[in-house]
Amino acid sequence: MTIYEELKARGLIAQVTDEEEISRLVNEGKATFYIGFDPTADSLHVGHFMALCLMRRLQLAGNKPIALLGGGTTMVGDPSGRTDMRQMMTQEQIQANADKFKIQMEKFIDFSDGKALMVNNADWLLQLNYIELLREVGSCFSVNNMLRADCYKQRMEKGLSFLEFNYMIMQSYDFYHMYQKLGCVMQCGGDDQWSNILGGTELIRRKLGKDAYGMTITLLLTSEGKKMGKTQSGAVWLDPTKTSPYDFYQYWRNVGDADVLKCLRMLTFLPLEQIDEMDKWQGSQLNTAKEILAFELTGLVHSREEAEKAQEASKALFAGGADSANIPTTAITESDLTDGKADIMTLLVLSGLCPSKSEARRAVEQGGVEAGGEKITDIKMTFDASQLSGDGLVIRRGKKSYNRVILN
RNA sequence: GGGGGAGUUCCCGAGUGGCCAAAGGGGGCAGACUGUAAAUCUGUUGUCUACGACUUCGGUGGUUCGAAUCCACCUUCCCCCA
Repeated sequence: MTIYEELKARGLIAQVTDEEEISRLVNEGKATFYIGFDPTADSLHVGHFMALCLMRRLQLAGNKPIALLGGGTTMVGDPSGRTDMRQMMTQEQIQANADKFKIQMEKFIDFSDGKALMVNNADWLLQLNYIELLREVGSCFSVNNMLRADCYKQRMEKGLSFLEFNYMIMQSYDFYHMYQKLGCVMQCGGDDQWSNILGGTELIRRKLGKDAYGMTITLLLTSEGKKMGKTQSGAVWLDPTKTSPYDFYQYWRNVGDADVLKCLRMLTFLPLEQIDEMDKWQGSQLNTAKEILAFELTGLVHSREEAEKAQEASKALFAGGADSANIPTTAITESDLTDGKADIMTLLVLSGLCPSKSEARRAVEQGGVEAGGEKITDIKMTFDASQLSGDGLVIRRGKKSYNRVILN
């Protein structure tokens, strides 16, 4: 199976500018392509992960990826898929985020021996001169067409600032720049980037009379049409200090039945034959597929050891029995105790299982809290030092949230 | 630059002087049912030293016994005209 066929079979390809040319290019393994990442937060998330996986897949097929850090484009802010304007970020913030992105990316892509490149568009965008730019590329953009682009159309109701309107031009300029300097012939990105990518291929055609290509990845949506990788408390981050490997594992362990196979195909590197085999599984058997999904992804993003730990902890908590050494743990000190004791509400808050005492109280009153295997019904329940030291106290909130509190 | 409208608790959105911690919906959380799934039903959803107290309705002042509700100024956004 060719790499292009595989990408298609995995459901990764959303749109392409020229299927024949692109499949030829990537199958030959000679293409240089890029994907841009705007450092708008201090960690990559699942959406970025998909893009990085695509880079890796194409790299394994011999192609050369360019990871573009959007140090310049973030100064403008991409309006795609947003209903309101992004908060303006300072250059220092952007730089700090870009540094973190860089570290995380190096885990996924092999940058040794020029097998891949990492560049930052701040290096060329920030020094552009307004009038020069307008004369150089401004005439290649039709405002009429831009307004028809989906990403801007959505904003016509809520309002779109001129700053954001220029985002497409910046991104197009990136492609144009890298086409000339780095021989980059193709741009990939999330499906929401389609119009921005077309802006670039169009610019290259008009300025240079050359063909460049574009390809977008299917956005990972749940069967209900919501973006995957989002939880009530925000994105699922790749940074272990923002989303612990255990929580990361649990996120994938809990995907809906309807989404498991899709996730396995799109996100893991397991052979397609193996995944097709799982496709035959039914009902509760799918739980095994979910375990595989969670294990694979945790392994890719964190490490094999972390994946094993997370799996171990999950089994201990949900199936009982197994080693419970890897349950997420919170260490507390004497100063957290009152008269040598700690009450259940305080422990729930300290462990992060509940954000406030009011919520902790509610959880207990509604019968959703267990400690040390015992259901807690009294909000005044207290635990003394002996119950909290040693192996600590495992507290459960609801069905799926666990934390072990240990007194040091 | 001129005119009009709006800013309410996580989101949407009621509320136009006391009965408002603020309707309704969504989402979240918890319970039942289950397979750590989905669907469904029930409860809950500002904070706390918790049958009570405290802080919220873009911001700052003011009127009033009393303001999310009235007034002034500021601010942000939207719409129409240029």
